[in-house]
Amino acid sequence: MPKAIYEGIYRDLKGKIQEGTYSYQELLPTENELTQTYNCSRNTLRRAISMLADDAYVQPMHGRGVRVIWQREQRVPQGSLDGVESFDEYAQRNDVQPTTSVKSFEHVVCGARLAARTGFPEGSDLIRVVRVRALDGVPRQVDHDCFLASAVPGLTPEIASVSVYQYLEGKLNMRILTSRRRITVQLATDEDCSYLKLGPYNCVAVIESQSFNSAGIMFEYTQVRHHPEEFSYNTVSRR
Amino acid sequence: MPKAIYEGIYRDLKGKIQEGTYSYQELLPTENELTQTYNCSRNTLRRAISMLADDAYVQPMHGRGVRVIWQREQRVPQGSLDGVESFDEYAQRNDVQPTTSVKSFEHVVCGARLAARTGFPEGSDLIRVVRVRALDGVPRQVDHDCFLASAVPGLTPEIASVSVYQYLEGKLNMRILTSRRRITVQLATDEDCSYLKLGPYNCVAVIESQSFNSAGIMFEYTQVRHHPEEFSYNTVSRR
DNA sequence: GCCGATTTGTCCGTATGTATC
DNA sequence: CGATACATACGGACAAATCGG
Repeated sequence: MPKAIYEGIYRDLKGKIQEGTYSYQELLPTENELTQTYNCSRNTLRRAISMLADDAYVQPMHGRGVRVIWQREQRVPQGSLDGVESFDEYAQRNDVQPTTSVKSFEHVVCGARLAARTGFPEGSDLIRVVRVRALDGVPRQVDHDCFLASAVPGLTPEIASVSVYQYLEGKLNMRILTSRRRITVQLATDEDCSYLKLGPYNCVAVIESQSFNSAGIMFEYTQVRHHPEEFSYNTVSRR
Repeated sequence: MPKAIYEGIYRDLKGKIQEGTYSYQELLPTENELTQTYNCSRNTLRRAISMLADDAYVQPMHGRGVRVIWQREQRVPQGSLDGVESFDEYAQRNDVQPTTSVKSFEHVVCGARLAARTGFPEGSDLIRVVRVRALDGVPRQVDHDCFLASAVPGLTPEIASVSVYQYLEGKLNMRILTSRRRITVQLATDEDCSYLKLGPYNCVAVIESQSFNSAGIMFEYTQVRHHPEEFSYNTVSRR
């Protein structure tokens, strides 16, 4: 049971769109009708609709109605990252076996160069981790992580080899709420080549990301270098 | 003057964060205080705050306040796409000269393969355009566009060589409201190599995108193949 | 082209819940 | 425990876009 009413309505409508109760290019029932079926206020309903619009499931049209724009075939394909899904969640969703190999794990003090690149304040105490992550035994990505040491007490190489996020959420009760990302394409380094079997590719897809916890503290900077094959980043933009 | 009150507040707060009136890691004034300074309702103010949170400018903390997480140095760098910014808008923002060369322009009927790839219904009448776009004379990207012919009446190669979006917005009064995107990395084709001076790179960054107009009609599918150099896609994810 | 009905967009005031301090 | 501050929800009012007669 969802905590909030708007979230329950959001999920219900989303499910109904996915299963075809409301299909591509159709109009949803009007707000007045939906407030009656869900027995809620118009504001609450509109919040749910707005979330569906953010997901590119529907598009509200002033004075006309709300059109469904979600297409079944267009569903997020197998090889895709999106939102804040973790490597393990992704593996589980696609029913493949994730493995992680920790290549290095060290405490460092943030210098000027690292500060400029990561956004951490100079002089911060950081934990730097390099990991190679594979799916069904095939190396897919090289992770370069920097954690704010004070924010991840008790982090060990053993934990890093399983799932840092499970540790953060489970033990430390910390959640990623906001994450800024930059996606670029870079020439593969010798390190990339040694860890990933790049085949014909001489480039990797790079996602840099700064993550903020619920206290608004940036506790993680990550640079993930992906094998180009199967790499796909899906997103929605609206204005 | 912005149309809506919430938008004015949003812009004002955004500006104050950018100019340092409220700086990184500080708390904004409380909602009660801000409703007084802006003389608006709490709902309206919260809407503006929520938009700032979507931009990763602030992070609201339940019971504690709203923390600024925007960093000056972290501002969207020169070579970056984001949101629905067009090539020309991007060129103007970075003060470089955009040029476009139309390589092909043809009417086609959407076949099964194209339908599966683009999301257009099979049998649709489409206009297919290939363009090479350069900044200050340096070819940066190859655009493969498919427009729904019925949605872009009067589109000509001459218009395509300037700006399709100016035509759509100015003449046809059509706006992109929602756009679904997929970012991948692909081996450069012979065509890519002939148009772009890829240098050491043997890959391109590819952004595929489906665009919906204000009527909820998908009127455009685009595949833009970017030179990896200077390519950067910035985004925010929240949960 | 006008007008009224419908439908979404904006805004307000208020009440209550919940997390933090 | 009380005070503070953000989160959720309701109901009502009016504006703006659309559509049919």
